[in-house]
Amino acid sequence: MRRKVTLKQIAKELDVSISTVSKSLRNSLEISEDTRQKVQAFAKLYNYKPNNIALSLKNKKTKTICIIIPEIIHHFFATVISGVESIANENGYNVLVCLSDESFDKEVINMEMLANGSIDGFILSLSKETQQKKDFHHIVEVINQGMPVVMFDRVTNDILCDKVIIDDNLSAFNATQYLIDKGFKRIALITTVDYVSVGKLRTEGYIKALKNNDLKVDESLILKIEDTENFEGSIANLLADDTIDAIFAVNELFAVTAIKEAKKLGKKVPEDISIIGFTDGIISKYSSPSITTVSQNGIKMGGKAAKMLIERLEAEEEEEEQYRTEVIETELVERESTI
Amino acid sequence: MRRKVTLKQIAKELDVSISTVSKSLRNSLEISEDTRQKVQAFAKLYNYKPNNIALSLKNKKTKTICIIIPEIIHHFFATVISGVESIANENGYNVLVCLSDESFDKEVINMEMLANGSIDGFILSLSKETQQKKDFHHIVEVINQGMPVVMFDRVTNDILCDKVIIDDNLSAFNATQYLIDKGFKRIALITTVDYVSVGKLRTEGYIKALKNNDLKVDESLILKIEDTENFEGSIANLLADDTIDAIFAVNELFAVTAIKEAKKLGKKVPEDISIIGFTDGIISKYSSPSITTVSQNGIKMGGKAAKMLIERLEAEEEEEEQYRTEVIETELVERESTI
DNA sequence: ATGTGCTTCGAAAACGTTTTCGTGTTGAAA
DNA sequence: TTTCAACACGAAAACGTTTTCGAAGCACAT
Repeated sequence: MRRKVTLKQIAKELDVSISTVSKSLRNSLEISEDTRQKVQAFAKLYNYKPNNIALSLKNKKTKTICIIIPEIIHHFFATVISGVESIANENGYNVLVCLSDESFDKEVINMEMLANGSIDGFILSLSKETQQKKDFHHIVEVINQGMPVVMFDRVTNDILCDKVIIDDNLSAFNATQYLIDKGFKRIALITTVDYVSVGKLRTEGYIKALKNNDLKVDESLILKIEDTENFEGSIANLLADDTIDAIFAVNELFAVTAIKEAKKLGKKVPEDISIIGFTDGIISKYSSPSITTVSQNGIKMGGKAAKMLIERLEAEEEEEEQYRTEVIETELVERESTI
Repeated sequence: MRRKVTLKQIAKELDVSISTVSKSLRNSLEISEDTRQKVQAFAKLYNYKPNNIALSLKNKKTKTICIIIPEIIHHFFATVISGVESIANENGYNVLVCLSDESFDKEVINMEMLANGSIDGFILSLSKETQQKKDFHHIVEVINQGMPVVMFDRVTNDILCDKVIIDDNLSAFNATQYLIDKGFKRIALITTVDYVSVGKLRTEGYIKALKNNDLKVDESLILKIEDTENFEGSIANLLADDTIDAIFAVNELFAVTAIKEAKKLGKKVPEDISIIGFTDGIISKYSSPSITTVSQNGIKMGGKAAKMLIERLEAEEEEEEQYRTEVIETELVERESTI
């Protein structure tokens, strides 16, 4: 076993000073051709690599960014990580992944643990619990320390920072409009409870589309699902209403469950009922029928977030405090679950 | 904006030495009750937190482990990360996630970048390209430097280190036996090319089961899919053989595609043909019919890997070089795709 | 007055870098 | 011979900790 070699050891071995070794390796002109070559050869032989931690301490930069997400199992978040990773790597950054498990406490602990020099900046999507509590002190604190934060997807207006989002409202509006254009009149909505920011926005988009087309907003067609709930039953109940001819679901899971329950009730998708989902994940693609859905490009979103964070990190010392909010385009992917 | 406060600043402010501040905060008995309280109060007021990088440099420990996986989009790998994260957090470790994108070069770069003090140890699953090249010098080098490595799922016998795997051979054997027990005689196999270690093992398990039951191994029933290939057509071709009454697929994607192609050919699943997959991911659960599958518990796998790594990290300086290989139990989850 | 022991604190080293500044040596110009 | 660059290198500080060791101050016993 060969332990990592340091500048000091090389210096000792070659009987020169540490400074000389360091300068030689960095091709400083101060050092004679001779010693430079000697040092470089020796360093190469012993596979010298500078210690990153020492560099971080000296430079006060770790070249590491942290992304905090509620759940990694969700395909969407996995794609976001993928996007972040790719852009981060291109720019020489590493990515630390932390999971909040939708818990406020874990989010706080993670941020506090890492805000002490371990990383250069955060990319984060709020946990459900944090959104519910509306307590953002941990984030504000980090920002006040001068550490840049970029929020994505689940964001809040209560915090001033860079953000990357999709236009949930507009996307939901478009999806609903798509159904209306197909001639459907009794369009149901399966959504989350209102404290989930994106759920609320999508609900509003749905309502807006109905109103825009002079369709009545029938509360009995709107199903708001609590997170802890076992929702198959609720969806089955909703579907008992035979007048429903289309459904807009605010996520994949609701959409695919709606299909399953519809089948159980003997309804054919899309012949008897059309369904549109949200988030173009694996489920939508491989379910049968495959699901027409609003695609939010997680890779693009993560990439954008990473780029914004890195730009801020490398800007010449907090010049402008102009925070931006980038909106990533969504797209309606037509598949088999709609006529 | 309040920058982070350091020991030095506190010392200056209170007109004591840095040592005194440090000791006070660590409740050293050397310090009088008086000064201790004074320092602690001041530190609390200014929200002092020790700088992690400085600590890492001093302790030669970063309390960070790195997991390198081929793809984060794969549900299985996401669950493994989740398992790693949970155990790591419990033990005060952070998790750096690196993606190799199935590329040998990225795997090498990632390892070399981080082996210089940035992390304490690696958890990794080989990229396809690495498996194909059989070039493991980067891993051997890291191990020789004294940095512990735990491999999982895609492992190799060419490297001596701790490993966490499932018994791919046995699991495939059991899945095939399950089909045989149901009375199927013409069981097809959809697998990967042989250099993917787990694919090869699963293929062997399938063959073993057939032989064990005196069934002929018909090469025309074995479809080996190259990674780059657009495989829908190949699977459709295979399914043209009407004598096939069951299929064992070595992953979810192959299984769900088989179902789709079977449907296209007018075959009903499971009435006309039974299908078993591998890996209990989202697809298997939400496809219709849902897919009977061999479940490999990624969370357990990741947790075990993390535990092994941390144990080695915290063992009193490389005492025993006894490397272990842990086998995680698999389970056959019966769903709708088999009779 | 001297020695002993305890309390309380500070100086300094150490972790591994980079960089600024100083200094000794050389050779050539004056 | 003196002077002055140019060259080649080393010492030391800095990043923020922890920890070892030494020492000052004091009370008390001899």
